Amino acid sequence: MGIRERKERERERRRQQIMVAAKRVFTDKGFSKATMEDIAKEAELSPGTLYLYFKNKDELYASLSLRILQYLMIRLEHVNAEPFTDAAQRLNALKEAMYDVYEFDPLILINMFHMQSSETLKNLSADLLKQIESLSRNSLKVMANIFEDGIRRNIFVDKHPTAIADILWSLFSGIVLWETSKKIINGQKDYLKETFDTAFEIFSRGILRN
Amino acid sequence: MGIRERKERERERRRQQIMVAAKRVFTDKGFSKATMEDIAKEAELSPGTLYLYFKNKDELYASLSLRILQYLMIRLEHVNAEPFTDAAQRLNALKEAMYDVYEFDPLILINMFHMQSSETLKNLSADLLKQIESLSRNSLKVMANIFEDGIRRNIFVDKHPTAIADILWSLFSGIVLWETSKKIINGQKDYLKETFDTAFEIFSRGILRN
Amino acid sequence: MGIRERKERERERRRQQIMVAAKRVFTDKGFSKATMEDIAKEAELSPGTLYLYFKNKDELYASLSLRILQYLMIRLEHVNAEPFTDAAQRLNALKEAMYDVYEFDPLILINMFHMQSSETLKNLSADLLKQIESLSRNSLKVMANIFEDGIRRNIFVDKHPTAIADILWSLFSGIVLWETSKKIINGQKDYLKETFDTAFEIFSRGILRN
Amino acid sequence: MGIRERKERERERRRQQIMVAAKRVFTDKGFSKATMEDIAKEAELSPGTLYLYFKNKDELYASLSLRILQYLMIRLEHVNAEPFTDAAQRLNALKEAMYDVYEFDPLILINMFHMQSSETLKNLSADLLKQIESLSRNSLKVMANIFEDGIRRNIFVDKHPTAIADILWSLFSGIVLWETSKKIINGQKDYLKETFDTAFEIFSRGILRN
DNA sequence: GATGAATGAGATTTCATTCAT
DNA sequence: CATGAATGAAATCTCATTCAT
Repeated sequence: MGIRERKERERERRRQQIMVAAKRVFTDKGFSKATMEDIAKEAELSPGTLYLYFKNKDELYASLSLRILQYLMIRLEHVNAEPFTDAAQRLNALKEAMYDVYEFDPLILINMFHMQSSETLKNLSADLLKQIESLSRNSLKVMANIFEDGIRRNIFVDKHPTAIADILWSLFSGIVLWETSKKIINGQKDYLKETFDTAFEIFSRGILRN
Repeated sequence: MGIRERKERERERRRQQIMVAAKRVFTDKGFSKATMEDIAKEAELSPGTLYLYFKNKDELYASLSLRILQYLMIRLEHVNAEPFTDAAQRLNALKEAMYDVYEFDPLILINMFHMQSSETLKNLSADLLKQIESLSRNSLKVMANIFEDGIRRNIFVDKHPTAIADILWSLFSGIVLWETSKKIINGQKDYLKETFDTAFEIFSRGILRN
Repeated sequence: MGIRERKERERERRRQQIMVAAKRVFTDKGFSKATMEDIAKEAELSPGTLYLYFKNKDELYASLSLRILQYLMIRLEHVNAEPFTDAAQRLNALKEAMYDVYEFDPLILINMFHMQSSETLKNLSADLLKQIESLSRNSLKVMANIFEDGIRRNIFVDKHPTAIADILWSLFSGIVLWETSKKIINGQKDYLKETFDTAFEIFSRGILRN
Repeated sequence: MGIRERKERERERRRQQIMVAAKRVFTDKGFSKATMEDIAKEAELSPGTLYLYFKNKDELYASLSLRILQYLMIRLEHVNAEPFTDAAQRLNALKEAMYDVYEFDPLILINMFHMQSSETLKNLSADLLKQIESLSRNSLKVMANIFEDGIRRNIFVDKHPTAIADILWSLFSGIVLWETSKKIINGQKDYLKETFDTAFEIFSRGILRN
């Protein structure tokens, strides 16, 4: 391993350290109430240091989205790579994958919707934006593949696989948001796991033939 | 109409005027990039005036959530009030209701998730918070009633009606957020209507017996 | 009584009503924290109305000083008018007069020191400023007369009567300020009356011959 | 000197720099007319910097009170530490001490009375408030000690030493306020030194036996 | 005269970002 | 590289004052 490479690795480690801290703070306070100083403190670094690794606050925020997408991608590819057994099992694998994504970063979905404003997007570097866009497109494509496969085998109802993938992803993120929201506002117990299971049962019945 | 009543009505009109402007600006720029001055300009009022009607920026933002919940509540009660014909028709009525809610205020669902931070919550008046909480609880209850009815008549699969209501609402808001997100990030065409229809078909197959 | 005169009397009544309210609010919150709306509410009038009677906030404030000076003046003249009996009695009458002034408007003395800034003074109308100045000068002159009389009769020590008047007034206002201050900051019991009595004893010993 | 210690010292220096500027501006314009920007400009710092050292405007203002109390405390302890010679000399030392306090910070006594409003008090940090309270209590205690000593030696009249201390401090601050007030309002010459000397003569006669 | 909603200038305060060390 | 004090622009918010009714 060359010295350059080691440096690069060290740098990446630092980026991760900051992102972990940022995730915690953003999760706790939301984008607008979280300050760069909060994040720096959480990361046990100085505010100035954050700027050596991220162009600005918006970009740090957006990087979290990239991170979860990368994780999602990996999990989906695993599901896809497993030898096909039966449809129900496959859907179950998908459910597990998505639940893992949730556990990896529960509030990240909110993060991803924060970016819905041109005001925010124009603060991002073209490079980061392209990465997010392509990864997001690909994740859905991999998910769609799974459904396409099922449709071809005549196990799933004949709907456009991309649409099904979108629906599943929407269902998933909708549940995360809504259940989290209820928990915070009403202070009620966390029913996310149960809701998610029921949702998947309904979804499965909805797309499986017969 | 007494003078007091007219005053009250005038005041409510002003509040609405501000909320309409706020919706536009928040939709366009997101919470943290939108400024009170932006909103004042959009409403053709002075910044100070906004504070005569809303305690602070967070409260103005949160009031938008209350507004859409009120609209949702009205539409759901209509569905509930219609004489029961058949299950498919009922689900369809529900779909229409939710789509109307979407059209009433497409991006404002994000609002409801903005509040997911104690930092934000503590800026809200107890009164507003209570209203949102109770309305949100009731809306879901009305929706759950519809499913409970269907389950009792043995038309729907036997799942906990509250859970079904949560899932439908999650599905709905997830789709709105995700499709809007794709549109903004990729600049792609708006497929929301189509996705929504497909999602409802799957959901219906998923909960109808047989 | 002509109609003009009645109007004038009515107007004066209104002014007094506002000043009473202003006194309460300023006493409670201090100048900078008290708002014109606070005062209006206390006076059960609208903010706009205050401006029909006082040019601006500074002038309303300053008018309170004028009011207490007028009261002081009246009380001092009474003391002066009483036929001279003996020195101790006279000093006692003076003490009573000052204590009455304190009871009439305890925190007014703080008010009077608020005006110590050219920034404030330039907001006052020339007329009001002149009135305050002349009344303040005259009050002290009347007080000085009492001492001059005592010195001439060889009862009091031979100091400049104006200086003695200044010292007495300073002692008085200093006690009011300090005792009030202690009461508010430490939350301790009000010892003002006792302190005032002791102070007067010392002062009397200090200026009486023998 | 450790690096930490140097940092701390540097920080203290900055605080002093800001307080010196604040004193000038508050003295010139009074609390409500003085702006944080005025003070920043006077200190040759940016407005934001002030907030790194003081929580808010009220706290900056109140800190000035703490500062003069600290100075008063030091001077009083010196007087107390001097070997007792004779009563008149001791009272003279006290007079010198108080005059020094006045010269250290002539107008800032007004500060101490500005705090007379719960509205202001609630903006102060508990810590600062406690410091002011305790220092203020202690200063008076030290002063009272001096009088207690004199009473025990049968040199001073037999009054409660705490009350005497309160009276002296009231006399002192009353004179400062009143003479300054006259100077500003009437534009007349500064007689403070003379008035102060006379006041002390009277006060001394008032408390010395014989 | 009285009102009180609206104003808008200006105040306080925050905080992303920079840069000298 | 890392720091963190300082910046200063810009945000939120206040409130004395006005003016149409």
